[in-house]
Amino acid sequence: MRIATWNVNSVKQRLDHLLGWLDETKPDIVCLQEIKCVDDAFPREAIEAAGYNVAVHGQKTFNGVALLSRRPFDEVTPGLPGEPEDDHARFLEGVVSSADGVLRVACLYLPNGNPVETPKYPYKLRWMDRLIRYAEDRLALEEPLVLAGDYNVLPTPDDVANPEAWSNDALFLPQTRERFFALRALGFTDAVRASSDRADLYTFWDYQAGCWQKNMGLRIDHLMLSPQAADRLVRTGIDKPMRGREKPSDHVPAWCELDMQGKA
DNA sequence: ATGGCCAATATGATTGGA
Repeated sequence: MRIATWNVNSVKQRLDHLLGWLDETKPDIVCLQEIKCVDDAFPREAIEAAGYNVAVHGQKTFNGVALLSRRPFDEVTPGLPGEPEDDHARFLEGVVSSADGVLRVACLYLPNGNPVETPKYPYKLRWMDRLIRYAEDRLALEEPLVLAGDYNVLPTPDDVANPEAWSNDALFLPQTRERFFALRALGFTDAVRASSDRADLYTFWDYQAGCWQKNMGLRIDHLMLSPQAADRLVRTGIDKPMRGREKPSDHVPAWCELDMQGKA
């Protein structure tokens, strides 16, 4: 069972890349972020034709998330609880099941939070607090659960090429990282980091300033596994070559494989 | 030379991203 997350930076601009990547890597479940379209504008037919069920939580212009699954969804729930007036489309939970049991996946697009002196940073921190409460609630189910998406969080200095330049950034401030660590302390495993302690496992390279050419990247897209999911973790990967294609997203897919037939 | 991009919008400049 391969579960992938990818911030595509407009699903319409990236549809050819997405379809090619689905065909090449055959993920079972995909979490997409920044689809940047309303539900009706999502290229549902093309993705269904590739063999996927589609669930979309979109909005006009910005944000927007979607879940793709080879197996049908038992349930799909948009929105992160805890702040009813929050109208950003940043969270979508889906449940799929098979003879091997149930798997719950949350697709999330955590707010960037910059500039930090604006309301955007408190919004990010509140959103992280809500995510922690949601995760704590779901842990009680004792299910395999994957919280996958663009976290806009640099967990450690190993996750950025030049950490000193990011010390005052919303992605790397202590209050941001503390909340990521609080999520982990609940019992979640950072799947990619559990598989490797390499310092250049980047998932994002800015379009500007030749960041890709200089490999000045960030590791900000994460798959966090509940204990029941972590017990089944087989391997992880980052599809770095996607960043070198024509007209790429600034993020690349990150993924993990779970052995749902038994504990690894 | 210390900057360099990209996507969406009733667009031709502005906003958001990270």
